[in-house]
Amino acid sequence: MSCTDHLTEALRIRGYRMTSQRLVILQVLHDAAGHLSPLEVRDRAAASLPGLTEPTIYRTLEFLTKHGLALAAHVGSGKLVYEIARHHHHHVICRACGREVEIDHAVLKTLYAEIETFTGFHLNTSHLTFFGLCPDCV
Amino acid sequence: MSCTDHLTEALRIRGYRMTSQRLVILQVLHDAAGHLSPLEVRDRAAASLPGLTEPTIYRTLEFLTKHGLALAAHVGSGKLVYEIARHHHHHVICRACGREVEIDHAVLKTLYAEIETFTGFHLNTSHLTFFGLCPDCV
DNA sequence: CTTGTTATTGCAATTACTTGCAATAAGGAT
DNA sequence: ATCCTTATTGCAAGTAATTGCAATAACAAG
Repeated sequence: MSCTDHLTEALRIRGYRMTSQRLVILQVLHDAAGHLSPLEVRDRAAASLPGLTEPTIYRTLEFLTKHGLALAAHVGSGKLVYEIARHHHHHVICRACGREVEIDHAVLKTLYAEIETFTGFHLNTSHLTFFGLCPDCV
Repeated sequence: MSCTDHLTEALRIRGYRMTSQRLVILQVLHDAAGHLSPLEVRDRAAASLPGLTEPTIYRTLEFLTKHGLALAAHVGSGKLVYEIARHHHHHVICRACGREVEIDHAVLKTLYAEIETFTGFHLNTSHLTFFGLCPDCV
């Protein structure tokens, strides 16, 4: 059973459908080195599926994020970028040079526990971005 | 010396100017209970300053945020909302009912120190949003 | 394989946000 | 008080993101 079949099955069980659009977008995210903006996804996906439209790009990225197949991150000024969902992590970004470092979620475990105790909320882990200056830019 | 004069002075020292547009937008943020989207700011500011345009709203909010007079937060799906800058805090938001709780930054001090040690970055504190389910929605 | 149901897409129109540039006005200097 | 410099705004046009709805196509069932 291929990777694609697994994904298809996972969606179907929940009452959703696998489509060529979703597959292409997943493939684009999978092949990407880091984050992609929705329009970057559109441009890269256009090669495999020329008819793909913008509303579908946005809706699909939101769909994939909602169902745990993609991660959305707030990088810089208010726009969302996406990446394929792998291990759970966060980002530290340098405001000066844009350099990015990943922080494993394990580092935030304690904090999450504290916040849960303090607020009574049950946190479902977000994808956080911390900003600062990297060693080279200080 | 009024509060307004202080703000004016603070900007002037850095080579910027106080304008009626900036004052009105600051006033709107100050009077607001919580977060406001750029368009909510526009609507509320329109009463005091009818000529105010959208580009100015967006540019001013960005300007105020950059200079520490306003805070931008990512609430929900990728759109920025703003609030007047007061004490340094973060938010926990319930995905189900939208309820918000503030977390003082003091709670994150340890984590920030850990991340700084781990990455070598010097973090300038961001305005973070954690998502989860509140006690009523679990 | 064919059919039926309905999740998903594309289209068209709308709203949200951004950008370049000329006109305006804040605030320092005379 | 008037002038000068230039930060800031408004305008107009452009790009990005969203929405409603009819057409399409997954996929379950016969």
